[in-house]
Amino acid sequence: MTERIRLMKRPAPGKARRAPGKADEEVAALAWGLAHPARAAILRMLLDRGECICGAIVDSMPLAQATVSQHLKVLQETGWIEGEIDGPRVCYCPTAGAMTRFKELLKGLDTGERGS
Amino acid sequence: MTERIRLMKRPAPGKARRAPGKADEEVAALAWGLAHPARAAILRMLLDRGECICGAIVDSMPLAQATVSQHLKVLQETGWIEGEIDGPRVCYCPTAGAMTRFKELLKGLDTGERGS
DNA sequence: CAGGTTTATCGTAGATTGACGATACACGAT
DNA sequence: ATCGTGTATCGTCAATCTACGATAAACCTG
Repeated sequence: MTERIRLMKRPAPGKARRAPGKADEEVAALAWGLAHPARAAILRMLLDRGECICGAIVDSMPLAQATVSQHLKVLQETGWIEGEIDGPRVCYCPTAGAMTRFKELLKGLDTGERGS
Repeated sequence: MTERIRLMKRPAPGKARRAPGKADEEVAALAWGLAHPARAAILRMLLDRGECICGAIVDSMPLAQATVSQHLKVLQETGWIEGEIDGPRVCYCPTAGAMTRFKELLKGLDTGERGS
C-alpha cells in the first residue's frame, strides 16, 4: 500500500499544534475501509454469510471483477477482512474483532479520551 | 458537494447484481467523514468539549486555517457536526445522534440486515 | 502438458482529495 | 466609514481513488 494515510505537514510553526493521535489514525484507517458503499456492501455480505468466495462477491455486485478485487484489497489493508487461499479460489471472511475494535475506538472518541 | 459518493455503473448485464443498498451508502457517508485523522481529531475535540470556536480548532492542529475549514465542511456534509454562527465567529458542535446513528448502522452491518 | 477457471495485478483515464496561500466576506469595535 | 478579527471560498498542484479492460499468475482437470 502506498501510504494511504497522508502525513500532516508543517512542523508546528509556533504554537504546539498537536498532530492527530494514534487513535485518530486508527479510527481513520478503519473508517476509510467502510467509506465506500461497495465496501460496506461487501463487508455486510461477509458478516452475514461468515465467509465467501471472491467470485460470489463479484457476482453479487454491479462492478467489474478487477474493481471488486481492488475493494477487497482495501478491506484487507484496513483490517476488516482476511482472505484464505483455497485452491484456485480465495475465501474471504471478516477479521475477528475488527468491528469490536472499531466500536471501541468510536467509544473512545466519544468519551473524552486523548487521541494520542 | 459534487456527488461524493460515486455511482455504480453497468446496468446489471445478466445476473441481478444488486447495487449497494441505502444503509451501505449511509454507512459509507458517515465513515467517510471519519476517514481522515484530522477529522477524527476534530470530532474528538468537539465531543470532548461539547462545542468549539473554529479558531480554537485551527490552533489545535498542525494545518492551515483553510485546510481545517475544508475538513469542517466535510464533517458538516457527512452529518457529524453542526456550525452555529456567533457574531464574527462560528461555533461548531457535534450533531446530536450522529454517533448513535453510526453505531446503529454498524450493528445493522453485523446483524444480517439487508442493506437495501 | 494443454485447457479452463479463478483471482490478482498492470496500465490508464477521469474525478476527487488534501494541502496551501491569497482573497473575499461578515461582523464588532473604534 | 474604517479597521481588525475570524471564517469561508477560490484557485492550484500533486497525489490518490475508482473504475475498467487486458493480462498475468495460480490452480485443478483431463
